[in-house]
Amino acid sequence: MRDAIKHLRRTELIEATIRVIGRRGFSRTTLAHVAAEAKLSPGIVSFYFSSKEGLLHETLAHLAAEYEKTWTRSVRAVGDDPVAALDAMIEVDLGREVCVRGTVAVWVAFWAEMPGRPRYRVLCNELAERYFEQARRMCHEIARRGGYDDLDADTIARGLNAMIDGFWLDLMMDPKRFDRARAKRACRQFLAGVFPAEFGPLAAGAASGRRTG
Amino acid sequence: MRDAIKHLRRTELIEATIRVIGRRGFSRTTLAHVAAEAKLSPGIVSFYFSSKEGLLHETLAHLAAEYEKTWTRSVRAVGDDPVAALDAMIEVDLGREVCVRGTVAVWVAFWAEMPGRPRYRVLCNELAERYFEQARRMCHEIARRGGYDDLDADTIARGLNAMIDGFWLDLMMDPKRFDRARAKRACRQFLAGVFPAEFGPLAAGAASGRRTG
DNA sequence: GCGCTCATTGACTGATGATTCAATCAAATA
DNA sequence: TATTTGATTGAATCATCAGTCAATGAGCGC
Repeated sequence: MRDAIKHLRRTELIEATIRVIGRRGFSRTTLAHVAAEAKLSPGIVSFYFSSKEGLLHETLAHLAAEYEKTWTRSVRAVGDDPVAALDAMIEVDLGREVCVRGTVAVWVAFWAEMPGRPRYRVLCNELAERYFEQARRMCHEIARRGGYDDLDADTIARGLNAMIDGFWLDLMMDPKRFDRARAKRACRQFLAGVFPAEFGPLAAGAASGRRTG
Repeated sequence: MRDAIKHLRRTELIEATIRVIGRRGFSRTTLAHVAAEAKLSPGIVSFYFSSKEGLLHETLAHLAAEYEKTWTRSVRAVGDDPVAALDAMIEVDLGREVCVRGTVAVWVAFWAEMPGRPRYRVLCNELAERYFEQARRMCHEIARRGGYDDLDADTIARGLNAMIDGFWLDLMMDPKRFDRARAKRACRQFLAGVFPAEFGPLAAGAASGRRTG
């Protein structure tokens, strides 16, 4: 089972990296810290990764893959109802699994390093692009079905997107001022304003506060 | 005028630091780069600042002071109309003076370093607190005057705040996907949903697209 | 148990970059 | 002009880390 252990160590190191960046910030993350966090010797990192840069890049890729997996899973689970799907996006992004302080701090750390690092930029922007495309499609679909003719669905999708990211920042900067339920409520309030029939107080279906996540 | 030159050099170095972080990211910003950017010798930095850490801290303080200055100025300028004031906040935060890619990138860089750096944390959170307090007050006031009784003004303020921050991230990550006018529109759309009489399409006053900024 | 293979260790090396400081230079003053 | 004061330089020093590698150890087949 040689491949298995290889995979295990790599994952351990990547997860240690995430914890260390979350705790110390990007600029003060050293390989020694990562190795110690993973309870391995300092030399091991270059054995499993081409370089520190390689480890960091794979850490970001890992983070992105994990996030995209949970996110697409939840959206698929609700079938083809765009209202429920949009609601599911809010639920996932601000839910207990994804919206965790340490993890969010690492996302912000990578975002902050994007200037001058094409690889990070490409990875993050491609993910953001796929994510936005979904949100956009849902908003268009809701507008179409609901007969909201003169509504700019792109802008709504961007706005929702931005609000969610902003709440991630809140969580990262000061967990005391972040309130999961309130964050979700604000997002739904925004959607209620533009799609009253679907998300407003009189909406029959998905988007009222059923969930507690 | 010895004090004048002292002040000048310090400002030059701080502004060079901002440019370098904006271009290279936090983790790859060295004193040599900063000095070169300011067209000064490498040794000079320790002459004007206690250490690299000191320079960075003062850079953040400078950034915060500048931001708060322009922001409070604009809000004060509109008098005591809370609708106009809230609108002015959007206008400033997403306007040409404040919402500049390089500067925003530096903000994000400092945010990302907040874990494990109490000084940054305190500075950023105190600023955020003052800012939020304003937004909160305006929302409450609008709700009170407009007779929106069962409206959670705090959540609205948080939501607006988050959306603006999220748009800053958009600008930083990919200027192509950021659109100043659209960002403002999304913010106003959110407010229109919760305060229709003040920000909605039928609102008489301030919040329709007068400005072009 | 014996040897083989591969994972792991941790001391070492070299590079990078913060910091120091003696020497230089320029401006102000006498 | 000579002197003094303080700004500025850049080479030298020192610390920190990434990356290397010979030595060790653990598991596995014989």
